[in-house]
Amino acid sequence: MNYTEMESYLKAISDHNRMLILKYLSKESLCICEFTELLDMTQPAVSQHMRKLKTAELVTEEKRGRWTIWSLNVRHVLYPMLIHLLSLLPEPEVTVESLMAEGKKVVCE
Amino acid sequence: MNYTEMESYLKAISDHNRMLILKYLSKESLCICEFTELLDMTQPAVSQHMRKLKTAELVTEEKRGRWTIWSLNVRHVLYPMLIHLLSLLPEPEVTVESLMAEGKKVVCE
DNA sequence: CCATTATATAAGTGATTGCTTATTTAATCA
DNA sequence: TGATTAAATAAGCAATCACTTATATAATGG
Repeated sequence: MNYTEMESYLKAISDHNRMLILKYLSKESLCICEFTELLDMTQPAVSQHMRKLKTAELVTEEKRGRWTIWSLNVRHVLYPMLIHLLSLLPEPEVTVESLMAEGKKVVCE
Repeated sequence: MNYTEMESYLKAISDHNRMLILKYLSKESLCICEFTELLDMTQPAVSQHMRKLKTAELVTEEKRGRWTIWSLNVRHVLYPMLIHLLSLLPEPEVTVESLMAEGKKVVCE
């Protein structure tokens, strides 16, 4: 791994919202429409974050009909380190469960 | 460690030149004047990088007369992870030894 | 004291970042 | 087929970034 690769990997993680996205993905695979609710962000904003994470090979996507299911790339060399980093961060207050309890539509349908 | 702290820590590492600086510091403590030669950068540029690293508590400084000796902050929670990250990066071609062999003034005097 | 040396700070600049709104692409379903 | 829905892309914008040059601060040594 050279300096440029490491730099783009770390730059991809070095963002508050992307760290949150990765934290959520460390629990379960999710689609963009779920992140817009979880992070209270617009759809294009989430989409652009996912593209950055994908370019840095931190996540993988699986098209399923209209939806795109995103997962952590468990094959990445730095995946174990990423999991360790994420374990140091607190659990987000907003969860899929808490949103469903509020009656918000979180699950794709 | 919260998201903001993690973000500023990772942002501080996520730069080609600062990763090089940290790689050098993982071998030995150095002063700014040595980095200007090692990285072929201007003195203010190096100084500004060191300030960023210090703000993120990645390094410590020790004033010694005119010089400031910089070291890795071995007390940081993420120090072991940093060392692991740096171990994945190749050794820089330019070293204090190679510069001295060229007859360049690298050591403070 | 004054010149030199090491470092810090300030101000300016072009490139990049993370968002926004608007639009496009593509898949589903009535 | 046409309306709806999920996601991507484009263009624009304010904030931040990594540098630059110029200047200031501070310690050393003649």
